Amino acid sequence: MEETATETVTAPADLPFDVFSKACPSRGTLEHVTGRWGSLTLGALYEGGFRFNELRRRVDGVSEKMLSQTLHALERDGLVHRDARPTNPPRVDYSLTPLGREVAERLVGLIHFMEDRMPTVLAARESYDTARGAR
Amino acid sequence: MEETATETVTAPADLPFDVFSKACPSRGTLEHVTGRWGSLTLGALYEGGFRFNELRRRVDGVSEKMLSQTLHALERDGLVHRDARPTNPPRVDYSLTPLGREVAERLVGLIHFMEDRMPTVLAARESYDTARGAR
DNA sequence: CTGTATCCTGCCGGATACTG
DNA sequence: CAGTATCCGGCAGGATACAG
Repeated sequence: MEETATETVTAPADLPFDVFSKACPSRGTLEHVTGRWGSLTLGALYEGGFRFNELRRRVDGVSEKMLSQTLHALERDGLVHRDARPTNPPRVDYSLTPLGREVAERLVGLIHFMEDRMPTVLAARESYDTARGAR
Repeated sequence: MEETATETVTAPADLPFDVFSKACPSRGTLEHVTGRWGSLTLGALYEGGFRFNELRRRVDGVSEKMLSQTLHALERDGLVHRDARPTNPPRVDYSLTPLGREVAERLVGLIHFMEDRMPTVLAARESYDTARGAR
């Protein structure tokens, strides 16, 4: 059932996908992954499985609509697995696919790095603002 | 502009910055970095220094306005260095700061990974679409 | 609880014109 | 070349209601 990423080492020579070209489908996927809610959703799911409303609470500020949309896009791209149980009340669990986990791992690394360097960023901003705002 | 949140929000660990809280300034910076044009701009600059219009050509599809905006945001966050020479004709070079380089490195890793796995993603999409669209 | 459907507004972002 | 200023259309995305 879990027909997952089978370690396809396809096309290491020439790059058929170039995200810098606006016509390339990889750009769309990159935007799903790095988008405003996509990155946070993947980051949250890296911590474990979540139900819909748990995810909503974890990703502070996301609306039902956008969370639903985001999850669908990520599921379609094969990054998120959706497990719906036909119980009453309904229960749906979201988790990462193996591919999704690899992506999320990189994302989480970036997120932690940014969080860690925020003091530097904030200092840069202040410096920038005083230099610009003063004249 | 977003205001600095002095309010301490629930952090999972002892980290002062939690991107999952909507009030945290780290979320704004993450969005600059991972945003539609931010990620591609940092990715391009990872290859070396660029002038404004070189960058415009490299990042296919970006408008003058958005490139300008993106560069300003990244410069303000201390990720991009802007070197303007008062020559005639004017020449402005953009490059990464050390911090920007570290961020871009992770971003480029993610981008390459996504490009590499696009066949898997495309297959997942097709599978998803046939399952959903067929009924 | 887990979502879709609908409406509506703000702002993202493209086009154009202008400046130095 | 390297930008800013302005206009404005489209759509991202929030609020609400409702369905299963």
